[in-house]
Amino acid sequence: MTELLEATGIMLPAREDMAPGAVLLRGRALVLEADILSALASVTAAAPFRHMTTPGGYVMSAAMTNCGAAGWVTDRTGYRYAAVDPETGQPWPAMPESFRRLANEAAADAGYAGFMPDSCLINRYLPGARLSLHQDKDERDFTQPIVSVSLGLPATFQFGGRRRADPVARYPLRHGDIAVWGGPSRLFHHGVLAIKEGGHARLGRQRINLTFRAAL
DNA sequence: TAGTAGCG
DNA sequence: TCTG
Repeated sequence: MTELLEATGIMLPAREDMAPGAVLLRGRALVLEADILSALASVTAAAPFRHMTTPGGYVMSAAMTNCGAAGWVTDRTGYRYAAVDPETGQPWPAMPESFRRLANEAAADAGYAGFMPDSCLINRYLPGARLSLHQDKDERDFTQPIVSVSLGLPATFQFGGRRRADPVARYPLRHGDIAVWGGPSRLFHHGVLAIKEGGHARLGRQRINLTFRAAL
């Protein structure tokens, strides 16, 4: 089944399977776009983007912040979820209702009813920024899926397998697309290739990704 | 290995 | 693009 996406004029499947339990929902975030973008501005004003350092000592090219009860952070000590923003010592901003709703409904569309995220990691990619192949494995309950919302500049998503050496497929991600993975693919490796130079009508020269998780 | 560098 |  395909449908015409008006913004691009390109014929794309509305729904694309990446792996068992993993699906791409094309344009799924556009229904709540205005609410999401205004909530995003509020969150990032309260908890500004910052470049975190990995345990290996490298500064990540994507800038990050969080909202919700728990925020994903990394420093030389390791990866973890933290209740407070290490930059301010204050709790992360509350997860906006529009965020929670979008994640819950997208998860349900993908076959994961009842998803209740307590964490939203917000990544900002300027052209050149990337995220190398990794697993999301810092959460407590791997029965809960991951919901990843793409906004702004397009990106190439890499989706591999349980082992890092497993073959990796590539999927173009555009503004409004939502990737959901869980079940058999919950711990599959994934990443984002370097963002190409460009500009987006509403978000400008950046890609924003919202990653929703049940972390606690 | 949520990273970069370097080779062919 | 691949290896590591």
